[in-house]
Amino acid sequence: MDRIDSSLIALRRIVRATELFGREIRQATGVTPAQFRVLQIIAEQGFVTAKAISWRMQVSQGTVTSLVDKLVRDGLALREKSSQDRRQIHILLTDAARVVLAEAPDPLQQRFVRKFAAMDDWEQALRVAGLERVAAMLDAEGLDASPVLATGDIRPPTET
Amino acid sequence: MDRIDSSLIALRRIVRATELFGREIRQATGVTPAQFRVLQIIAEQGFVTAKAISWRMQVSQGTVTSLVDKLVRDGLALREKSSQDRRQIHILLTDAARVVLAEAPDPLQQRFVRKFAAMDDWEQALRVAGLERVAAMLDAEGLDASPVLATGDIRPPTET
DNA sequence: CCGTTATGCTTAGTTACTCAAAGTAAATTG
DNA sequence: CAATTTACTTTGAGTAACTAAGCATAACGG
Repeated sequence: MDRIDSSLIALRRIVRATELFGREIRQATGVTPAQFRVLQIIAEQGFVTAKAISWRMQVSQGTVTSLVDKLVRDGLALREKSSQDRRQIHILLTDAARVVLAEAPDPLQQRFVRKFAAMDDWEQALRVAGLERVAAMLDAEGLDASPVLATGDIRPPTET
Repeated sequence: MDRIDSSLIALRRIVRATELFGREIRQATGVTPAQFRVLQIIAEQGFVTAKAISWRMQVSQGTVTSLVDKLVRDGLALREKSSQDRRQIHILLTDAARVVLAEAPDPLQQRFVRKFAAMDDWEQALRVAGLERVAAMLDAEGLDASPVLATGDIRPPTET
């Protein structure tokens, strides 16, 4: 087993962990990972438009509509027409959603943060540099990710 | 922006890269990532049973059946009854599938391997150690991943 | 040898995520 | 005001995954 294999395996484990995390979320909260992402995005901003969600998640508007439909059906989100621009619909959280978010303390991310915080200063610096190097090796550049370790959530290159 | 944020973002980029890779596969080969994984697994062993695939992919047998259905429909795989155990069905690749595999040279993994190979010896060692450390921080232990950097493909703990 | 149990796979039904295209309503612009 | 753009929803369709139920074959125990 050479180093290339070892590093590929480690990468697989990292990716796999995020997938398993999706299942944890579902079990713990009854909400699917995609829906959970939507809740996180709404929570970040208080209220958002469907457009903003679709942009953040890099997903079509139709998809967002159906995700939000389910959240509304389950009493986790509300739609409210904007009074400024009546084409827009503000999506906001219910108290139930806040409970869901509070009770699903992002186990994967917290696990990581906890262990990271426990590291010595020099090791933290080393890990950050290492991860950034690897990310640069893999990714297609230009990604501006937010510090949320949840499947799929990513911020596209800022333009507009 | 502190180190925790930086490292979470780097992790997100790593995970995101594997997701985007799935889309690349689809575009380049006309085969979905899940189907592609199945092809890879068959290719590794020459022929496999549905059970083996479901075990490797950590997915139910029903799911494997439907994935294989699609591969057969598209002329990429064949089913053949085992003569030893006639309950078993061996799944094998067609020549068309070999073309697909050959023409989809696993861009993400290759990209990584190329850059990894270009590193100095000391950096390779450093990266492996770093990735393994991070993987250990994230994952729920006991995973025995194979060195294939494709979404979802993982080998469960060897027992049997 | 025969019935029971276990195994391997398929079928059917459900839920979810995703997209593209078409539709509706509201704002903006010329 | 008409035309265009923007914001969102609807519709129709594909993929993926699960569970439960069914069928055929194998293996075992008397």
